[in-house]
Amino acid sequence: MSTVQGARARARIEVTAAIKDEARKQLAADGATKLSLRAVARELGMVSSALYRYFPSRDDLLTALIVDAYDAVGDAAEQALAQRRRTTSPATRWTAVCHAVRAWALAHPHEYVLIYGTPVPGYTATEATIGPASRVGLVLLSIVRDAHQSKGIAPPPLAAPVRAEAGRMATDLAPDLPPAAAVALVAAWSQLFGLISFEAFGQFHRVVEDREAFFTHAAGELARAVGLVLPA
Amino acid sequence: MSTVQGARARARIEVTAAIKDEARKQLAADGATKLSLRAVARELGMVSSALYRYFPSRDDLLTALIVDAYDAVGDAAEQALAQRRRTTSPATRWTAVCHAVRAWALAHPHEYVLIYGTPVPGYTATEATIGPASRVGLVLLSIVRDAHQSKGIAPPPLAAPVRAEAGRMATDLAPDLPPAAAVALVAAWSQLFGLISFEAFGQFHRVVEDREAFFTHAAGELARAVGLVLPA
DNA sequence: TGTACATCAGTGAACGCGCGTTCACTGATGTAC
DNA sequence: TGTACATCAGTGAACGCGCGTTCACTGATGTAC
Repeated sequence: MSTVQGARARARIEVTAAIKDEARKQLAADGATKLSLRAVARELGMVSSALYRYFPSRDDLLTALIVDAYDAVGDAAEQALAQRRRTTSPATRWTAVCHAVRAWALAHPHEYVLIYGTPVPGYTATEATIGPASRVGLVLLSIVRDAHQSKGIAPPPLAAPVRAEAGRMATDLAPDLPPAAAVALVAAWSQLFGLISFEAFGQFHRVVEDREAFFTHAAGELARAVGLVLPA
Repeated sequence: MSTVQGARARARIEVTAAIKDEARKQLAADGATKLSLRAVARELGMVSSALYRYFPSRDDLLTALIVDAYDAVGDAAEQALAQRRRTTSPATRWTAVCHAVRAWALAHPHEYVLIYGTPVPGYTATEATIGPASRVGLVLLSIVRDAHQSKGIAPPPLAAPVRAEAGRMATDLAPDLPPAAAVALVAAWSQLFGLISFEAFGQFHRVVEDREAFFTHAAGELARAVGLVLPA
């Protein structure tokens, strides 16, 4: 085992990537439920049993695709923030991250479906997906946290019935934030994906046409909803 | 053909219902992509070819299930509103409808997935689904419209870049409403399903525990976002 | 540097399985006279 | 009311197909001495 890989190691990396790429193509055509090892192998000019050298089962291939997708959208969100860190207002950074997530989703609709659509029936998520799955949420959280520590935030106040749960959520997710911010953040996080999913799944057909403008507005309102826009 | 149906007509209605019921059970187990005519027939003690007396193909059965699901959630929303029409504030009615949609989704998770999850690959929606699909949105719209005509509404103002699209949306969807209300309504509509889908698809696992309280709060904030809560 | 052995990618056949749809048929229900 | 015919639900066999996974195998790449 050296730093310079032998032909075997290099080939393994390339073939693994080729299998995942072909599998991603097939997601586009038929969806995750119909992803077929035999079809992937066929397209790659291999015999189906050869794939078992790379993935011990169909579910393991699916898991790899899911982890890759979560990582890709997490990367997109993190890069969008990194490019704007500290040079703009929190609301601007928030909107930029929302746009980055949306852009990734629209550019990779079938991978988006894989992670934010219907859970694949019969497939049960493994622990490997938990970390990658939380990255977008953590990016949004970090924006709110930064804003809280610098200029402050103004989330809408909580009515009595939600205060207990809000306290619990804040303790678990972000002990440094006020409970109202934790609740607003989780709500905004899910609502962001509501906006993106409706666009990606076609529910905005004949309803919204200039989706860019609509989304920009909606993302800005989400920034208000989490308290990133301070009252004048 | 009389109003009192013969044995044949009654049997047809019953068997059609039995097929759909069994198909719904199988959705729960395996998801829409794996819904199998043969398995449905087997479970019903019929031979698979007999189903073709009732549905000309698998896709037609799927369409029937989709239409039924849209109608069921539409009914739930309409009933929730009818029970509270004119006796409560617009914001209360809004929250009641949101709760009704959520309750239906949690009670029928697999039918919910069928209509608000990933589109079924290879299946293309027919026109039969368009009407039923819009019912929940129309219920929400009617609440905003009523509020607008009585006490008035206060949607958040629009920034310049979204005004053109907002005007177009209002013209298409609700010419009697201000553009800001149309935009806010469509956003809230998609965000409502973001909240429900994250809960139904398990994304709130280990994040939100008292989901009832959380949802009540979030739905109330959506009512604010569409302008149903007037400034004091 | 050269040889002997171990590792591993990929082959090809086979296993047992399920699927949607078609078709000629049987027999019961409904209808017209 | 009774009979002759038409309608239609359901049968059973068959079509052609694709799937995941296992297994004994060949031959090339890598490693230890």
